Order: sequence, then C-alpha cells, then structure tokens
Amino acid sequence: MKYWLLKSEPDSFSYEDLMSAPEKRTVWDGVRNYQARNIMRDDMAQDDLAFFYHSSCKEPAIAGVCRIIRTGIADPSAFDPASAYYDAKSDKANPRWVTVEVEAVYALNPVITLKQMRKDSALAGMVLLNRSRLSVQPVTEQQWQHIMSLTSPVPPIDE
DNA sequence: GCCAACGTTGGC
DNA sequence: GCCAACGTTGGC
Repeated sequence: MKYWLLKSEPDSFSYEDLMSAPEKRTVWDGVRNYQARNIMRDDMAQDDLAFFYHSSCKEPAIAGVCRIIRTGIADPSAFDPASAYYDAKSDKANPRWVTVEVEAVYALNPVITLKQMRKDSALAGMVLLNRSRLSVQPVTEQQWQHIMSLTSPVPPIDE
C-alpha cells in the first residue's frame, strides 16, 4: 500500500465537495502535468490512500483522506471541447491524460496546515515542501504516520 | 496582486 | 538538442 497527496483548490473543488459528491467519489480530472500523470498512471494502485490538500487558498492545508478506487481512467475532460482541460491532441484510442477515481474516506480534525508542516522537522523531506508545484505527489509511510499522529479522522456523518 | 519557481513551447 | 520566451502554479 502506498501513500499520496493530491492538491485541489477548494474554491473549485474542496474536500467537502468530495464528501457531498455522489457516493463520495470523483474522477480526478484536469491534471495536465506529465510527472503528475505518470504517478497516477504508473504508480498508483487501487486502495492506496491519499491526503487531500487544499492549495491556493487562505490556509493551505491537508483537509482529509481519500482512497484510490479505480486506476487507468482516460481523463474525460480531455475529450470535451467545452472543458477548460480540453486537449485536441489527446487521442481516444491512445489517451494522453490518464487519471484515477477517488473516494472520500474521512476528514481530518484538525486540518494540518502547510505552515505547521514547514515547522515540523519530521516532515522536512516532504515533496510538498520541496517541489511545491507538483499536484500529485508521493508521501512516505513515515510522513503519513507522522501527520496522522497529529490529527484525528472525523467519522462520516451517515454510513 | 506579486513574483519566484519551474514546466512547456518553438525557433534555430 | 539547446535555450529564450512564455505560461502556470501557488504561497505570501
């Protein structure tokens, strides 16, 4: 089992949005960076866990945990001319943009802020703190466990 | 809104 | 294949 971190701008799609999505699931569309795509396409496996990170907002932070429930999905937005992520060069027979589907597992309380992670020497090696622009990134098991030790899962309200 | 970091594009 | 120009990300 591997661990990841997925960034999303909460103004467009927040962890709360994922929690209230049908079946708490979404296809992680719109990634247009090759390194991020390669991670999703080649390295992620079903049942891996990922932190859901809120970027480009007032308090950048890890807001929750989600699970990779399906891999190898051709990003549908690449074929949609109306989408901001449309890519005319993506061929349906050989899709350029491959992504995954994720499902909300639980929110975290408290959220773990970027500020807090920067100050934490146990997390100095995190990709988030060193290659901050990569929107899909690996998290080591040590980093994962450390972050989880600083917070608690919020049980889902219904289920 | 600024700007540093850095990924992508395209001319040569 | 280099690299300058340009565009985007994302923290502040």
